[in-house]
Amino acid sequence: MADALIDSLSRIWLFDGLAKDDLARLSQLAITKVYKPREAIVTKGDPANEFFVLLRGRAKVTAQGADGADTAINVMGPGEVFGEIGILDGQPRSATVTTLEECEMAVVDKRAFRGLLEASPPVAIKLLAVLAGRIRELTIRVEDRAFLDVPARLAKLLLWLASNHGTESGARVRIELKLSQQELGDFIGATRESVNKNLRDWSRSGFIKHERDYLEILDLDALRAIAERR
Amino acid sequence: MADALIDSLSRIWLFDGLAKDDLARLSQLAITKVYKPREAIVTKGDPANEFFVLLRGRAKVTAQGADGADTAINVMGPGEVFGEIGILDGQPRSATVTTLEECEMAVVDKRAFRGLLEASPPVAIKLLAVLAGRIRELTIRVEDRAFLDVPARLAKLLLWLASNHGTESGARVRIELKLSQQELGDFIGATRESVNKNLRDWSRSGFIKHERDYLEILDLDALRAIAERR
DNA sequence: GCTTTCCTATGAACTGCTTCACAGGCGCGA
DNA sequence: TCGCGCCTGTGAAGCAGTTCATAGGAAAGC
Repeated sequence: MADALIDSLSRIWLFDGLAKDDLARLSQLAITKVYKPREAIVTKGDPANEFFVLLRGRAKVTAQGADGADTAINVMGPGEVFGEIGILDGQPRSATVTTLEECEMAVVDKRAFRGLLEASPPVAIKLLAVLAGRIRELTIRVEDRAFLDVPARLAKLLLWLASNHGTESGARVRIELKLSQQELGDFIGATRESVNKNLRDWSRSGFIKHERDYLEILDLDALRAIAERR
Repeated sequence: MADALIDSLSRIWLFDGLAKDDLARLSQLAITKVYKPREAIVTKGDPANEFFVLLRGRAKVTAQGADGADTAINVMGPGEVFGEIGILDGQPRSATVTTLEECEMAVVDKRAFRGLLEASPPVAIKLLAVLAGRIRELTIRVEDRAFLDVPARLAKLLLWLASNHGTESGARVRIELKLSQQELGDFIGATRESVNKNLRDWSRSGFIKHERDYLEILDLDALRAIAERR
């Protein structure tokens, strides 16, 4: 149903200023696809031929090193876009994107996307702002790796996950995380064991409550204090 | 002399496709400024009102943490541009830029720059590619912090400096570095002492030769091996 | 149902890097 | 030309976090 797609796309901030006609044209060039949980959408090193709009579900961005170890870069939710880097500079994909749960995407062909950018300065300018935001986040990430110790980085990650992908229920924030402790470690550059140790400590202190498939933050301020420290 | 500025700007890749007229208009909106060595051009946190084109000299990009410690992000040379992030997303400057030597810059006002982006899709698209490149570099930097130990990161930094800011003289590459060991450490997230120790070791092994104000790489392959390791 | 595999859990041993402490040299301003 | 600040140089000690080893439980495949 193309109309549903137009509707979805119109709600994406990137396409906000777009005229009805342009939107219709774009939606004809895009196809929607549903991906299973834990499915790789794009893989680092592959040629970059599509641009993606995440319509439903969550996905993580990672970049694996030589020996198979991962660094995680981001967790994206509905409304976010990805795949633009490789298209913009013509290089292979700079990172791998994997679904965390079932996801629905709008997939736009490389040429259609470039055409859109050329035809619509507002979209190009908005995309510039999106990239600027990515650069800011990455810069902070580099800083954090330098300045913060593992507990601080982990606390910061949990707070970020809470505010971006968590659901508030009273004073507590619940993170329905589909991320293993290993994956949390990948985000902050720490081992599985270190993550485990800190989560355990914080559980004992009553700051958080974590079960196999979710994590609740009971004391936001305590975590904030840890994240700020040093 | 406006003509000289037009000439300079036309050689900047970002403005490559620009028509003669547009270039002339841009050069009227820009002013050139000369900065002394070690002068701060923009400071993290300040409002972002200008966009810069580095015409001559080298400058470093840093982001200082709470306690005054620095993380270094990049060293830029002639032809590179900066200051776009804050202008694109309207946020304060995301990093500090400091000259390493005397620098000449073309300074473009925020509004003029935004006007240029709106009027000229090719420039916007090229700027997108520039930002894509920045994202790639930052991603790699985050990875390196996670996977590589200090010697590997330092070796990689030296190789990067050599290829981007070094001068070949026979088999050796000379880096006329205006960077202290402390600043090298800031780049790779290591202490001054660690940098010193590794440089000393490599000097003894004959991989490099370093004096107060320059550094020569004698054995590129040896450094490459160290950078690749782990 | 049973087995394999992945994830969590936990502690002991190890270590790369930092922190600390101290020295000496170069350059620049008074 | 003297002194002070900034940079390099070097070793000892401490520690945060990794590596290694080992176990148990949950989920998933056969």
